[in-house]
Amino acid sequence: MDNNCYQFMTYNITQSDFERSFCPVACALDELGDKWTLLIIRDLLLGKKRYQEFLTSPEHIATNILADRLKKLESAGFVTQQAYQQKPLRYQYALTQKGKDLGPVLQALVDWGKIYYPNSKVLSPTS
Amino acid sequence: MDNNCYQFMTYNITQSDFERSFCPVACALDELGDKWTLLIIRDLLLGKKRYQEFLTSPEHIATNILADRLKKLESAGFVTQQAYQQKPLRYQYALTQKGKDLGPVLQALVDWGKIYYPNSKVLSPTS
DNA sequence: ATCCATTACTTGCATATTGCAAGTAATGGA
DNA sequence: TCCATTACTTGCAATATGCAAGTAATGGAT
Repeated sequence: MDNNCYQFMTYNITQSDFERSFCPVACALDELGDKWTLLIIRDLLLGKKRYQEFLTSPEHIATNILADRLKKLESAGFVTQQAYQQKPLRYQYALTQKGKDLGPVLQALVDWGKIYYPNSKVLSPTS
Repeated sequence: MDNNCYQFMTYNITQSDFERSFCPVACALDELGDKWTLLIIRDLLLGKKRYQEFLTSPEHIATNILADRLKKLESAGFVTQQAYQQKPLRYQYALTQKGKDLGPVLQALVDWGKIYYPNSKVLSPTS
C-alpha cells in the first residue's frame, strides 16, 4: 500500500487490495456475503439503532454474531458508533452514506423476493 | 406441509417453511447469503455455462465449493442442468427465470460497488 | 496400443465460521 | 439488597470453507 512513491490522493492498487478480484460484485460480497450482514443493514435502514433492537428482529441473530458484524461493519465504513449516554457508556449505530446507499440493492432484493417467496412479508420498522 | 386439509393451489405456511423469517431479504439470504453463490449467478448472467468456465473466473472458486453450490442452486430452482453431450455424459447449466430475475439485484450491487470500490472493474463475458 | 489431456466432479483434512448457551460489567429502580 | 436492563464476551460443539489430490470417462496424438 505505502511503497514510498508519492501519488497524492491515490496509490498503486494491487490485487491484494481486493480480497478476491477487482469485480465490484466480488468486492461487495467480501464485505457483505454472509447470512447476517445485510439483515443488520436492513434493520438500520428501517431505523433500528441499538443492540437490543437488532436482537429483537425475527431472525434471532446470536449475540456474538451481532457484535462481530457490527465491528466489521464499522471497520468497513458501513456504520458509525455514537454514544447515546455516559455512565454507563452506551453506543448506538448509524449508517454512513456507504451503508445508506445499499438501500436500492436491498430494495431490488425485496422486489425479487416478493415474487419468488410470495408468502414472505416485508418488515416494517416495528417488526 | 401436507396436513390433510385440501386447499388447492395453496397450503398453510408455517414459520418452518422459511428458514429464519418471513422477510424476503432473510428468505433470499438463506439461499444466496454466502461469498460464492452470487458470483456463480453473475457468471451465468454473463453467459458462462460449464464447470470449467466457472473455474476460470478471477476469484478462483474451489472445485468442491463450485460443485456444492451448483447442486444447491439447482435444488433451489435457480438453475437447470442440461446435457450437452452423451459419452461421456456432460452437463451445462442455465439460469431459470428465478435466476435471471436476479439481474436487477446484481446490477444494483454493481452500481453501488462502482462507487465504493472505484478501482473495481465490471467483468465482461470473457473475463 | 499407449500416453497425455480434458471435463466434471469427489474425497480428505486442516482451518475458519456459526450457533447456542452461559457469563460479565456497569448501571438504575423497587 | 435484589432484580432488571444493556451491551457485550467467552466457551465449545457443529458446520462450512479452502486447499490439494484423486477419480471416471473419454478423445487425440505418437
